[in-house]
Amino acid sequence: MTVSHLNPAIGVDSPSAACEALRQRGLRVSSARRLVVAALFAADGPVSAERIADGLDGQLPSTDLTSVYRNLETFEEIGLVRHVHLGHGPGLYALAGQGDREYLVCESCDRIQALDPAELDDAREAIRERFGFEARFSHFPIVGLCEVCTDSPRHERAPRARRERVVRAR
Amino acid sequence: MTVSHLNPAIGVDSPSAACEALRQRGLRVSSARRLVVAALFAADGPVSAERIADGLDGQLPSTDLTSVYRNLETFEEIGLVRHVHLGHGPGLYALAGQGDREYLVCESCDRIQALDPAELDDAREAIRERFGFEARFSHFPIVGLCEVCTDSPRHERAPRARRERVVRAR
DNA sequence: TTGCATTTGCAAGCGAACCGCAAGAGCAGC
DNA sequence: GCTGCTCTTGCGGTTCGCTTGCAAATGCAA
Repeated sequence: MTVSHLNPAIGVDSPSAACEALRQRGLRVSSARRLVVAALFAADGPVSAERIADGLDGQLPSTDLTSVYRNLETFEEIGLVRHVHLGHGPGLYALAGQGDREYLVCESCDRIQALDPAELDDAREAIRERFGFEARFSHFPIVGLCEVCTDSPRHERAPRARRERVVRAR
Repeated sequence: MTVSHLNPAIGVDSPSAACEALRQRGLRVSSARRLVVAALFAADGPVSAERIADGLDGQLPSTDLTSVYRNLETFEEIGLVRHVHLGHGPGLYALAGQGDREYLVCESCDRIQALDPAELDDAREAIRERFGFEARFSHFPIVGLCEVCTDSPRHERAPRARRERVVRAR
């Protein structure tokens, strides 16, 4: 939260590679940290600190929430993790690197669409050209109305999706 | 917050017109409501509920924060008010209508640029074309790096702006 | 002026995130 | 393998933004 979100990502492809990255930076590999790493790899999309602390609802041993926040912040500082705010609700965390995503969030049905950043380059370019502003939709998403909700009359929009349910790019 | 943000705006150009709009909808014009309306008109941009409750730091009589939230929600439901989340920090409220704005927020220096929605139509169009998604940057802004911060080396970006300081479109 | 539903204002609660600090545990050096 | 230093943990408590519950106050129609 206090992190700049702008440090270069270090992409790792396994929990042990992540731990190695920590050691290389003089950070210790504690069991709490191992659990956060494990949860990030086990999750199939961005997850909240709370869910990590719960061991992804019991799949993994649970940890102290404060430590999870502290470790996520540390990880984000070194570029191992990114966090994103998808609408209201808690911030969600994911491993940084290769699979970085940007997001569209429907403010009517709460559906989240994860995109390859390249898919938004047209929009980004339009903004850069006009304002010299470099838009990044990875930390705060694009909010609006999805296709379904745009087409539907107000009172019968798509049903609200469960929080944290990220719909993969089409 | 629980409001859909999608109801049609009713544009009013004076506090008394706002009160009239309330009465027309069967709502009562209490002194607490009058104060919220007065604060919204007195403010020169989006303001937090807290600052409204404080009477814009003492310029106006202060009110109970809970009532302010409740009234802002009511006002938003009837389309008199809009609220926007500019980065972290509290939601900010402004009168709906004619002067609606969309926002660019620099995540490095926190500077906020308020834009006429038409200026973002190119970007919006690019997104609509590709995803059928109707982007709205009035409730959640576009976040990224402003011109100054894009150009500067990381360690000497523009100084962070004070919260709630909205820079008018160029 | 009365009656009553709407609003208010206070206290308490809640979710998300953070701080301080004593106790615990990595890891480098022996 | 042990020692000792330092980093980390885990707990309690706190803050921030916002909401809920409820009794008392107050617009406003009649």
